[in-house]
Amino acid sequence: MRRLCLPPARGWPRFAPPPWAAIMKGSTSRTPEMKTDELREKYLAFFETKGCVRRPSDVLVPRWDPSVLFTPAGMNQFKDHFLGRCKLDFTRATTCQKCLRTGDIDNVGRTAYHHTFFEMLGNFSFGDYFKRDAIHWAWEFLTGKKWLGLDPDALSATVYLDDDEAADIWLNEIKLSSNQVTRLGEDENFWPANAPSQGPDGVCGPCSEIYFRTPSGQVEIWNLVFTQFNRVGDPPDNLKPLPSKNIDTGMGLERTAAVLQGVETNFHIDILRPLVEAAGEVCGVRYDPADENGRRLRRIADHVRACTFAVHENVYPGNKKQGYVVRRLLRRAVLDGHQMGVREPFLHKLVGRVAELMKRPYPELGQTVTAVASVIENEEANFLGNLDAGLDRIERIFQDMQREHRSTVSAADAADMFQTHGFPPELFETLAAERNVAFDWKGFHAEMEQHGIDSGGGQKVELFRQDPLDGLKKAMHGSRFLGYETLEVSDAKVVAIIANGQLCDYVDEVDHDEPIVVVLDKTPFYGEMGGQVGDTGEIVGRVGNPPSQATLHFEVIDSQIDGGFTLHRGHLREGRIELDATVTARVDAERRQGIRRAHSATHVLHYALQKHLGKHALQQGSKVDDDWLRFDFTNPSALSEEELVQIENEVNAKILAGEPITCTTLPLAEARKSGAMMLFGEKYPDVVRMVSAGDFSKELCGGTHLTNTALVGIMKIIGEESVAAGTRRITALTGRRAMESIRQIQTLLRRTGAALRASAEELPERVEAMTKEIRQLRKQAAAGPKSGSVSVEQLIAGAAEVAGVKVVIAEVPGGPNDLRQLIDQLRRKAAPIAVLLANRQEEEKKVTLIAGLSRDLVDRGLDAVKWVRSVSALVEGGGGGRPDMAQAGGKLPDKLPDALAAARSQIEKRLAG
RNA sequence: GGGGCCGUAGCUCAGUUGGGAGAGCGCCUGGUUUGCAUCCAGGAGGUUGAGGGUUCGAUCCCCUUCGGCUCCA
Repeated sequence: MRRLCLPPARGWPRFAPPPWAAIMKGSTSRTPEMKTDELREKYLAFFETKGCVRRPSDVLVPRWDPSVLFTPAGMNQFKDHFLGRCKLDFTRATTCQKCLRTGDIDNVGRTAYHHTFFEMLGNFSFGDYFKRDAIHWAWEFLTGKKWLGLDPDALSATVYLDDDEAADIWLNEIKLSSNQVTRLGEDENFWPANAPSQGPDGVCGPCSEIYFRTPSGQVEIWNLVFTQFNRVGDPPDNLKPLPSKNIDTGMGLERTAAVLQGVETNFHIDILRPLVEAAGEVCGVRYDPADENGRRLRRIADHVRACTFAVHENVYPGNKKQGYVVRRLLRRAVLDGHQMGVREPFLHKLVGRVAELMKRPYPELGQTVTAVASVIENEEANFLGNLDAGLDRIERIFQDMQREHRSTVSAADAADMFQTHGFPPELFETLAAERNVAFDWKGFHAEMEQHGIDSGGGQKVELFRQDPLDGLKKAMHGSRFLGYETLEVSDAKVVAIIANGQLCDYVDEVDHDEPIVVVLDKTPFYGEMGGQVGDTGEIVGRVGNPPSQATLHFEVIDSQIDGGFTLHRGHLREGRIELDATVTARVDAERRQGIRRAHSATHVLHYALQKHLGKHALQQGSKVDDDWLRFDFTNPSALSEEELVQIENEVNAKILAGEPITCTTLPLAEARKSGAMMLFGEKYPDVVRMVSAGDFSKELCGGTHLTNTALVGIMKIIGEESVAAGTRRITALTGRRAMESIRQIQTLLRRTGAALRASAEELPERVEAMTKEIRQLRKQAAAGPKSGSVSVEQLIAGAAEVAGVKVVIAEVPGGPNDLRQLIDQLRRKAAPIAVLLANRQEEEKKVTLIAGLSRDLVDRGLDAVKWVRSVSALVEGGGGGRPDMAQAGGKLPDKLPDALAAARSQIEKRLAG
């Protein structure tokens, strides 16, 4: 994404005046107006009849997957299935997946079919049905009267050059005519593109695309990917057939809806056109598809959908990763509004509309509209403020240009304004045009290119990285977690050991620096999940299998979850640990209990926040540690002192009430019905664990909890702060750490009181009084002439006179400020005059010299800087200042008399000459 | 993960060969006017984000650190 900004106005492709509705009507008996919601449902229902399991859309932000920022395609959630990395509960699936891609961002709004946010319908086979069924079913769905009923003559297919199998199916089974089938090269019809010749190694395969003909051209609506090869090395003969072949397909929901509804662009389908027009309303512009503003409004519609979904999943505009993508989309849309004359935040007004248009497949959007809109409004205001601040700077640039008679905004200025101050080049160009000044786009893009190089590439994440646990994941569903019931398991078996990222049969190096990982078949250790930190503890036993006399001791410093397995990270302290050994796994019980206190308290806190702040105060994230918790939640502003007290009191009241806490597992639907708190942007399994406290709190949670709120002991809030626009963070302590904290504060107060000789209650007044006193003393010290100082009159009286100019050279007490003030007074009262005052601080071994000349002497060419410098060398110092007043310092107080004598002879010589 | 910029009075910000910490708004006092940003005079308010270094001397130069902004990945 190097080219963020294009030169303006590439023409919007002309819409063909009458769309192809005519074709549709002539060829099918069904009504051409199929709603998008209906299409989505029909597709999923159709593939269910083919034995596919209907799965919900994965989240838009797959935090478990480091290789992508956003879900780019339907297959993303099935990566592990495709790679055979997990045990399969089903081998056929179908989904409607919400996706976000920024690769084509520059085309959004300009073309009929490009989006950043879109939905993709897909059907998938994991070693089950293959090419023949995939093609036949696609055809059946597209042309079947019961389904879409599209005209077969308007459809065509492409296949990969060498894929005779697919070509054969299309020509001889589907009976397409030969001019309906095109063979294309690996750049078009292979996944990943160009994989055979250029890599990467790994699973790949040919694809086949289905096109629909419209009066204005062809539109690709379906892509069938046949992953049937494993690429090994460079050609030739580098494509090895896979034993288990997969199907990965995608049908663009919006494109197909456009075809069915007979509209010339995706932006005119039933779930998008109203949004485009609503954008026009909030911007005060009437939507005309053919003009420049039409392009802007379509882009706004696209971007606000993307932002709404992303923020809904708790991705906030920011300067890193996903947050940055959201910011860029949002700012681009706001800039479009700005260029149409809108000067106030407007994007946030469209969030409700997005939720409404998407409520059928994504009803949950409706529940966060207020919070999402407020986050977006905040960022809009931020950006508009940015533009304002930039205008001053731009003004200065224009002034410089005028002075230097330049008539083109330099690429360096444009790039600096954008890179450093976030000022969009499009707007810069507009302002330049208003002054009849050109803008160097070519140079700007070159600067951006250079910036990309300077910033250095981020580390590349392998799409399918090697995982030492692959083999294990195929063989087992995961380790059994017993930590809800017990803290010690005495018959666990070691099933994997990983050191330096490699599987090992054994490790016997004691006290190694790098922690190693041990995996057990069952464990009481809780792996970090849902904000709760991993358990620590130990794994002990006898070395060997069968066991010998030697003992083994493995210290667990952290536990993590990976694909259902608990990874015990830590150090071997004694003996030797090896595969298949039977060991005892023991959790640090005291720490675990602290974690349970903090976790249960977190649920109570969540309840208290909702009760006192409102239903909008929803959890955004949390971290639960040993008697320590951090809780992020949505709230527009900082909490007041009173609110914090209320909330803390509420939590402690529930603790004192001793409400029972219970954990039950039940189907997701049932939990939802019982009103359990669910987090957006989280994907829950079909069977969930519900944690209830009293009758006031029900949350879906996999964490470890107390059996009664009373066991929390006490909860103390120790911090409240902002983490992002619209999100606050509370930090609190429970149990023994809360007690420790209170004691610490008491001790601190007592010691402070003792030091100030005041009781704790008197401290604030005492400190205030002392601060005031200090200020007064400081002022006195700085201002008032000290005792023993000399008066201006005395100095004038003692002045020598050379050629009508008074010369005062003296050592006087006081600091540099006092000397300067004296010089000022002397110059006012006795011009023409040359003054050099000095002062020494014996104990610091320092000398200060300040020279001053009255105005007329400076006009005659005398220079205080030269004067003071000519003598400062004698005291080993430098000096400088302005011609009428200069200052120097030195390190040899003893030499001061010499310096003063030199100063006198210098000035006298100069005045006489 | 990396590049660039910023941090000075309650707020918005000036401040270059390194040498007296400033303006506007706001606040306080007095006067003028007493129709909604009236005018005039006076005044309070600062560890120049923190720490270290170079220097006789650092808001300014260098290093470290914290916080904010921004772009790239």
